[in-house]
Amino acid sequence: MAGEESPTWWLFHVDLDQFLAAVEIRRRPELAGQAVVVGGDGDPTRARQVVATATYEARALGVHSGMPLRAALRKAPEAIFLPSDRPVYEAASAEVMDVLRSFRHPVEVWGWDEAFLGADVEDPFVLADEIRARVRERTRLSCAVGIGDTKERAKMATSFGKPGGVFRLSRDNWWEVMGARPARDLWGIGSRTAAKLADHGIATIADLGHADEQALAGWFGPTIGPGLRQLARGGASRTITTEPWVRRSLSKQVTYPADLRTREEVSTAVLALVDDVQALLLEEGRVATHVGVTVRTATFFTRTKTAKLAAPTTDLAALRERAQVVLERFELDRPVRLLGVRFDLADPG
DNA sequence: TCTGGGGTCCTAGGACCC
DNA sequence: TCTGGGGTCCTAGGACCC
Repeated sequence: MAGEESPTWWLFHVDLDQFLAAVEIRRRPELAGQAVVVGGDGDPTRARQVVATATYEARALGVHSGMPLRAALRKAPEAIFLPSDRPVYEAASAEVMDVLRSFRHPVEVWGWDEAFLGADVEDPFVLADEIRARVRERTRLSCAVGIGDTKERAKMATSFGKPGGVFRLSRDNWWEVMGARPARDLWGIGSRTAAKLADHGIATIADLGHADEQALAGWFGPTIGPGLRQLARGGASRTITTEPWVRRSLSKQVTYPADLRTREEVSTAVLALVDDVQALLLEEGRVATHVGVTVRTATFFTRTKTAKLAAPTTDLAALRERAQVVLERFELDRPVRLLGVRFDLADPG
């Protein structure tokens, strides 16, 4: 891994354009240029399903991810609706990551459709163009590349490059490009934090970057508070971690097409989830330490309760028993729309 | 337009022990 | 009589991201 101290050490954030939809179009080229919406089982007339990814053509009609499929259908009645096909996206993701690794620079995978790459190069735009070209050539998928002198800047630069382009954010243009933008535009600041900042008179990235550190620590805690200020100044991460990601938990949650109304139904469904997640546990060769159960009522009230296992285990009976015990602690006085089961995992090895 | 699924990390407070 | 403080473990809940 080349020198993080070097002034020519650049961070690259690679982000696939409309990833799920692009993978679908790749196997059905006749969909190119059309409004395509991927999500759920692909039936936009069924409730309780949302858009995972929409093509730019669909976005132009007002469709965006997270939107109920039914709403998307209303916005874009002519759109092609496709079911989400996880194994295919996972395979496509692996293809892309292999292409990125072929540059022989360290690569840090960040989910299905994103990765960071670090390289000591004189002209980062040359490498960014090579990345885009090679990804396109070998996978027929398009990506944007953000360049930064920190990972945070690289990540935030990508949005200016989308779709398909390159943008650089560094200490030289950070304030000029970002200073007047809302704090919400920072990677890691969501609507809740933005609202809380606004309550304290902090609206823009420049405001946050110049805010009082002690005050931030008081409002957000000793780690998050100063971390927010650092983020507003462009972050400080310059290390690419090539170690494979180690998962900390395995979970499955299901929103049922119709609410579950009896404790028996709920209990049966939770046990089914335990069985599914335990199968994943065995596949992954890991051991569970805690069992968590999530219940979301029809009113969208959502709670999770967890319990530690007597000893780390993969034993189905023990996992089922813990889940049942946790479930007992819920009132269950309202119809249930979603159930989830999560296992926290022991460190591997 | 009634609102998916799979993750990670941080904080706070209670229990318990010394 | 009541008073103290520190440290660790555990769980709930919040927030964020893709």
